[in-house]
Amino acid sequence: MPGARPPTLLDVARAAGVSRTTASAALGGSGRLSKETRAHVADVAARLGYRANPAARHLRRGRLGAIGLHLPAQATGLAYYMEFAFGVVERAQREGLSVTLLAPGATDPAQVDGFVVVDPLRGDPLVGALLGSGLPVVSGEQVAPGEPAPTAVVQTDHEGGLRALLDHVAARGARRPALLAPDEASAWAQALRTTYDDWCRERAIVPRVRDVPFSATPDEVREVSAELLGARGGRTSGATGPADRAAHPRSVETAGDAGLPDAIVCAPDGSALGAIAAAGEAGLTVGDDLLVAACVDSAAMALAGPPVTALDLRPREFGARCASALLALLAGERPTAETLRQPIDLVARASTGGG
Amino acid sequence: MPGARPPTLLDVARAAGVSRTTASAALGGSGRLSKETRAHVADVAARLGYRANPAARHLRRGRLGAIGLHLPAQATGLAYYMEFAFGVVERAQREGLSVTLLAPGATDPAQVDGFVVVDPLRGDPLVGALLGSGLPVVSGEQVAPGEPAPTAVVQTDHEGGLRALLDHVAARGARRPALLAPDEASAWAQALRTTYDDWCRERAIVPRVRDVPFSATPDEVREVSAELLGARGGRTSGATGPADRAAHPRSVETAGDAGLPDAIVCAPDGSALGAIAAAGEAGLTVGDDLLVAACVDSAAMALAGPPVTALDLRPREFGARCASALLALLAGERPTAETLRQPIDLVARASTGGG
DNA sequence: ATGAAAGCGCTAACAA
DNA sequence: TTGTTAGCGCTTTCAT
Repeated sequence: MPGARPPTLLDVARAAGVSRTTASAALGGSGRLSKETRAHVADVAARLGYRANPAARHLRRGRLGAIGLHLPAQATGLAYYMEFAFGVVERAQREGLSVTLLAPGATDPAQVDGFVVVDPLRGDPLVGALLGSGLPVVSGEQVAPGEPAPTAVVQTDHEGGLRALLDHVAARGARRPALLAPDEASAWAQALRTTYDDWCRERAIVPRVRDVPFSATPDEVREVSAELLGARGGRTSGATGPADRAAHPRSVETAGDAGLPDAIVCAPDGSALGAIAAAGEAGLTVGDDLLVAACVDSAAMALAGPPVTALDLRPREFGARCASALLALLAGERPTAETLRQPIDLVARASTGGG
Repeated sequence: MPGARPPTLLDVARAAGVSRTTASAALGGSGRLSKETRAHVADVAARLGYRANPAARHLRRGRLGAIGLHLPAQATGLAYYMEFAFGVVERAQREGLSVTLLAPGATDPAQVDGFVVVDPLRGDPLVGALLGSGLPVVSGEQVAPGEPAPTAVVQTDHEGGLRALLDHVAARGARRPALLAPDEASAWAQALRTTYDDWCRERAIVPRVRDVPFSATPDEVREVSAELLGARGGRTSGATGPADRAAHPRSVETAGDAGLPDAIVCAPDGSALGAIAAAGEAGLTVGDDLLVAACVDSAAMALAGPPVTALDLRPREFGARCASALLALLAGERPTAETLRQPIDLVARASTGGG
């Protein structure tokens, strides 16, 4: 019946033959009611299609009804953070909370009950401000050691993920994998670099790391990759004419140039495409002559030619878990000292010689 | 001063020496106050850092404080819809409204004040349900002719965009551009097909259209593209060995095969990458032998090898305009019969021979 | 174990 | 032009 006023708590109470107080307690779960009453009220509420009015509830509870979400400045267009944000939104709206996207430069005291911060950069002033606001803050990924500690932290197991990826390319024949990673002070980039260095040391392999901006342009990634592959990385745009091909014939088995990598692991979201372009220009066949893998999966990785082996970081689930942690804090639970962990999936594709 | 209770309207009223009503009217803009009073109250409010409590406002106004957003089922992972959703969220939160993502199958009467629906598919039952809810509905892109009309429609000029794209590849030498488009009954796909047919007819060109799913897998797009290019589109994964190359030497100028396209325009988000992969397998150099262009720009297009010429549909702005239209409706403005239009930008990249 | 009553912050009738 | 008053729907003392 469109147009009919949605049922209020009073409607439910009357229909159930109890008072508003009892109805509220029965539905809200405060534990001093008879089982019968509780079940009866719940039944009536369900039959009437009762949904608590979030505005009234927030007003009464003294809550703003929103949580603030702080994404890295470069987040726009990065599928990872979009998925993360959707995860936060979906989880929050189940509790009747909305999500406020914090403007990058805003020093404005946002109207929120708490914050979720993801991939905080060392020294980000806004992160410091949030931490000092007195409101609960959940950080997705660790904040830098020196900074004030967030109320709770949720972490992805990037070490395990990268090790799986490196083991994978090693199993496919790569003996000199290189890493393209940001040098920015995010816990993610740091974990990647540390893990890579450890992995190399354990195998007595010389580390080959190159800096790539967190949010790199195609040309930047391509040039760095080209340099890594021993070419000049000239100014020619992506078009690869036949003349450029087969300039560096080599296979994983027979690669003679001792220093040149036979695999490139690309950290920044989407950057593997730049490495593929560089490989093409160098006359290398990706998946055969050169393996390419990405630390962040996305639609672009699946669609690339060839499709790129990547780590599925499950950003949506990650966002949902960050939101859950904040919700628990808001519900009065004690801040959890332990940090959650969730698995990372390796998606093998043609770029590392897989199916 | 963290911990201090945020100022209420009463605080502002007292500080300004007026009543709550006057303060409310001064800030809310109802037009029966002296300029001086209004300015004075606004000044005091600003000095105190007053922000209206959205929960109280919504409760009083009888609003739920949320707008429902319905995205196509395949939206997850498609950057276009993510950007669109962010546009809606950003615009809505400026008005203190939150955005509720409507679950794909939900028949549940969501707790919202109105709806935004984007790219409604012909016969989508949920769209019909929303339209019949009595709440205002803004549709991004037209709904199918037979269905009940939404309260307002916001359209992107896909005809103009596609014409610009076709003219662009024609200017770069393409004489037989093909179109890869979904056959689904979205207004977008229909506009694309109609425009393409018209454009071809005007030039006495034989249309070359192929169906591709709205949300295609890499292999699907690659196979359809390969078939279009005269190859078999076999099962070999994306890896392109040197042996496959230069099988079909040809340039835009000298292409002899009367029927084979010299350009492929790809409609579905990301699908151009599949076309590029197929071109590589066919030994064609994208940007030279074969031009490739996309109807939906994204980070993947910019990062591809070569970067792909694409239409920047400005999804974020589009979402914001849809939200604005709904906000206007909720504010009591009359439904606008005219449909908004916004320009589309053509981003020329190497895949069509550009810089 | 249940009910009565107050009040969260705001806006819209109705007075003055 | 401005102030008084009531009440949106809910949760929470406090009393029974």
